[in-house]
Amino acid sequence: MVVDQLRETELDRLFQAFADSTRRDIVRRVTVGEYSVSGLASLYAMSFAAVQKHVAVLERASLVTKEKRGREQIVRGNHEGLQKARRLLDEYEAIWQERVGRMAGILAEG
Amino acid sequence: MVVDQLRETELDRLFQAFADSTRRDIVRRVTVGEYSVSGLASLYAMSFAAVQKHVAVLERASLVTKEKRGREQIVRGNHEGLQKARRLLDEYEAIWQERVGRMAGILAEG
DNA sequence: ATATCGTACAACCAAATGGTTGTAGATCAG
DNA sequence: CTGATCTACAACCATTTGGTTGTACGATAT
Repeated sequence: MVVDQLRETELDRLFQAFADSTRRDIVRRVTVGEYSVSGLASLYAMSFAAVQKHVAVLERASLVTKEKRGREQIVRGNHEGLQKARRLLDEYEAIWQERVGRMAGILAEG
Repeated sequence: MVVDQLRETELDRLFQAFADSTRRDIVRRVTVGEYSVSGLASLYAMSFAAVQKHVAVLERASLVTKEKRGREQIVRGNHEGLQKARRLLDEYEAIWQERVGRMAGILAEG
């Protein structure tokens, strides 16, 4: 197999990152505005360290970036990752539509 | 918070299901054609039971359905789950585009 | 009738996940 | 300088995940 190992693990990380509601919320927020890690942490009923880990997961998945500003670390949304995930689902959708087309064709023949 | 707990865990399962390359491959295949569980199992370098578990994960996420036919269990793609995941990413994309619009507006003003 | 096939499911295991607390280093405010 | 704030990171813990093997049972083929 070994289709495209790099891309595959990249996608693993992307979808894994989306598979948690706290992380999805973080992505939404940092897309709209600017947040420091502690700014984000104050929003959730969990420890600072836990939020820090969530941000790290998102960063590894290329869904956010961090930039140091003074003693703060500013988290921002990164469109790149989002696009990749979206493109994959678009592919799947296309496969499905193609199949639906074939089915329709078969029905038309019969 | 408790935004919409049901939908949130549903999305957790959906993205979690996509976060594995074997499962993504299974989804592609069963969208195009028909496979029994053992038919799928023969494609991968892992045990039947492992593939059975992957299919179960996909089923829980509403990405595939199973239907008994004789002694076989036929796995088919289920469009519903795919659409839900796709819709969420579309929402995120929309949020992003909105933000880009605002940025452009600010630049125009300044 | 018997052997084989496809499935289900339990038990087990190592590694990853999602959380915690605690410690320590920068940076900023008074 | 001192104290508070923001971050990083290690250590720990319970649960989940992704895999295994083994057993059991209905459906099928010979």
